[in-house]
Amino acid sequence: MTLPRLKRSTLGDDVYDSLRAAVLEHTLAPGDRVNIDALARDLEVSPTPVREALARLESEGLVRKRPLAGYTVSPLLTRTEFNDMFDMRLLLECAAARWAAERATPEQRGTLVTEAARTVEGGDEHAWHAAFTALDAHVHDLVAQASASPLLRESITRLHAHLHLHRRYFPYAQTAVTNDEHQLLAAAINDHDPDRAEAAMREHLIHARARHLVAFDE
Amino acid sequence: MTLPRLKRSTLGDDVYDSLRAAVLEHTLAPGDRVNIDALARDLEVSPTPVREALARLESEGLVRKRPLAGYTVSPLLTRTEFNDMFDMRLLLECAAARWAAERATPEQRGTLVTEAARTVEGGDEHAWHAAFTALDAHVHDLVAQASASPLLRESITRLHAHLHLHRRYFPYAQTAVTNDEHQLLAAAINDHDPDRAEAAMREHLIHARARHLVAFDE
DNA sequence: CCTTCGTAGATCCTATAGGATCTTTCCTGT
DNA sequence: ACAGGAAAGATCCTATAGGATCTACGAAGG
Repeated sequence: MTLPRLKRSTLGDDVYDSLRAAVLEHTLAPGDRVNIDALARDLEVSPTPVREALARLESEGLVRKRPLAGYTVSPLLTRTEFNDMFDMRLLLECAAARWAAERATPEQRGTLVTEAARTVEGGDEHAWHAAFTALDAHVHDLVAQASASPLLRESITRLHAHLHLHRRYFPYAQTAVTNDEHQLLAAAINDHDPDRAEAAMREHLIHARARHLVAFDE
Repeated sequence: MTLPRLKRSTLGDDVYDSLRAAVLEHTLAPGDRVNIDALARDLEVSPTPVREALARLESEGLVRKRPLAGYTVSPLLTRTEFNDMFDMRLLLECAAARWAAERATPEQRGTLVTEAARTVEGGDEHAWHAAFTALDAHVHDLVAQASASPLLRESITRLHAHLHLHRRYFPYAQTAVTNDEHQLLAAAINDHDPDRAEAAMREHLIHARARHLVAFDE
């Protein structure tokens, strides 16, 4: 029998979750200085666990530290850095798609097909956008998980955190296309077809990059 | 004019460096429990910066945290995990080799050829082994650096930390072969030949995996 | 002999305080 | 008016202390 793992956590972990979410949804905006004492007051904890959480966030690249001068939220990626990130996504996620097609369990293939078919219902614009973003991230994580490579999945998760920082600027119009591409990908994986899965992921990412890059024109 | 960036650092950073080195060279052995107070006494600092350093090390996977029960040094990889790590190396480092052949600067190609040709001189066995390990890591980092992709280089660096934990068990005899493979790789990159560079890296890693895997037979 | 329970000790986690450093503002001098 | 500098304030970093939790050891019971 397997009981649900009970979560006795420390304040540091909770603060970490809270801060990470705040950075990803721009409650703490890129470039902002992070005032440790102010955060501690807001969260009603002492600066000690806040500091610990920031150390972890820095290791993930979500905040930057200047010794003796505090932390700042990492700035948005430059166009060059953004392209580099998508090169990495192409490298990692195409491999993930291939391996998922080869090694995923039947259950994983099933959920993937189901989740890729889901669409986001109405609601106000902000909530809808957040839901769409979460769904997209979820689908990609399912693929990473199905690849049966813990290290690969972890790398992809790291990358997606940085991607998420830019999601705010994603054009709403093209979400239907995204959904179609997800379904093609899921179908290929479900059919145990590595070549087609990798190709579908590559197509999807190349299109996604193009969709995002318009935000850099100004 | 460019002055050397003066390094004002905090205790937390210094402790981090010290602990990271201790883990990599097995001064803190895999599986060991990490006593925060004892470490603080040894390093002659308070537990606070030690705790901060451990938070960062945990984010890199070098130590593990059990809430309210302290940290332990991450155990050695199982055979499965080790194979997964080499699958990742094949994915990441082959791409790095290819990109390096395409995009490295003339200086980078030069240093790479030079460093790949270096051999490790005598000295006692332990020091010699450490030097060889460092040289190998250095060559691979040069390739990662020459790939001109900061994200790729960072991912590779992370992986190598875990690889390093297993280096202790590397058979001494085969170092000459390793050196030859490095030189083939460097030559291919120097010749702007992506296909050959990627192939050389793949060969090298497949052989390296085989060389390491014998340590898992018992 | 093995298991269960309870206590003592060790260890962890968080809050707080104070010294050290950075940042901002204001003032002086040119 | 502008550049340079000093002082006040804000912020960071580290050490210490105490409450909370875990671990280990030994005793009691089956």
